[in-house]
Amino acid sequence: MIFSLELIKWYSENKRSLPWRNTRNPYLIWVSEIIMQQTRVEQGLPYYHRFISAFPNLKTLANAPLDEVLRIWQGLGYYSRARNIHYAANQIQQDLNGIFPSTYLEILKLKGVGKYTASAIASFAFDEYTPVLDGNVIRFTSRYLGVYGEVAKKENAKTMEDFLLLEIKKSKAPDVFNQAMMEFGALHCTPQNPNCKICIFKINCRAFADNKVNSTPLVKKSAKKQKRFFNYVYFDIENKGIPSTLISKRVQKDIWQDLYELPLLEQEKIKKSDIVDFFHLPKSSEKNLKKQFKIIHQLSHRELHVVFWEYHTSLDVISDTLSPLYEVIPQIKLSQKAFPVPIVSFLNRKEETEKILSLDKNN
DNA sequence: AACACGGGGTG
DNA sequence: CACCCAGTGTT
Repeated sequence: MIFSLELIKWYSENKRSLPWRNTRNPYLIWVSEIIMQQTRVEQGLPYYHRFISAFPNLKTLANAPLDEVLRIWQGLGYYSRARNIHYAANQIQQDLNGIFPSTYLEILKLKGVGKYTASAIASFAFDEYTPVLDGNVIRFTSRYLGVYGEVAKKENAKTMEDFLLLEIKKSKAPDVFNQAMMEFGALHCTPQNPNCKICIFKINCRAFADNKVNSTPLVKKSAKKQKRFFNYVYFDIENKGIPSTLISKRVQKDIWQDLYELPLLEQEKIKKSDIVDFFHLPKSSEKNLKKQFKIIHQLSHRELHVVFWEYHTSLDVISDTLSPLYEVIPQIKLSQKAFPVPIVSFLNRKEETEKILSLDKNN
């Protein structure tokens, strides 16, 4: 039995239809690969369409402001991907005359492109024999070969890479081979309870023979989630008849870098007076500050306790003591900025509430 | 080598 | 709740 022949036969009969599989355009393939990093296909697919609709080619992406790219990326997470792809588009425009690099080593130099993505683009767009080693392929290959040690270790990665390089060469079709490896891992050799009984590779699968499928690949347990405590204040500001509010940009090297947010006080135990003091609000205006609600927002590595407050005022009252960090913006223009998911949820919820209130008033 | 970085689906 | 997804960059 020839491994790659069996694999590609399975692939031709079971593959999903995905938009980036029917193109050789390196830009489109690149966009799809960046969006799909650590992201399930169902989650990333709508973002792929949004992205190429907004930025159909390298030039439109390179010329767009970063804020617009982040707007498209809003809600997808790992926002460094958006910053890096925007940066790399300008790399290509300026350093490479707008010509997309065509070899693995050149593609690897792009910001946000690591070994996996460089291999993927090189094979899909340029037929280079560069095997991909993503989560799906690692799972399938480590089981098939019986790689039971820590997958991140150089030695174990090399065992898998050597095997894959041999097989991709035999396949004579590096693009199809890579797609098929990932698809098999995603659809058949699944993380939990793969259906080994009907697997076309079970005869030669070491983990199956050793009854170690469910414990392979070895994963080290993640560190305990740290908690953070965010207090966001929605300023409801009367400003010459234009309902306005305050936002600021997260410039620190931290979660949600370069996204916008409401004025923030990061502190666990909190009283109204803490907020009034922190934002230099008139002491007498504590009655204008209302706690709205609290949500717990789960990230992979953090547990965010987010409390939303609302403070009613007019611009004259606060303008003198206001930090220049904050930007005054009409409330109706908030949708033009990219916000983290919890803030989007708050703004949507607020909008819904006001819709209902105005309906009540009219009836 | 370990950690930071998002958000959401699955069993 | 644990696990993990078409991973990469930084420390």
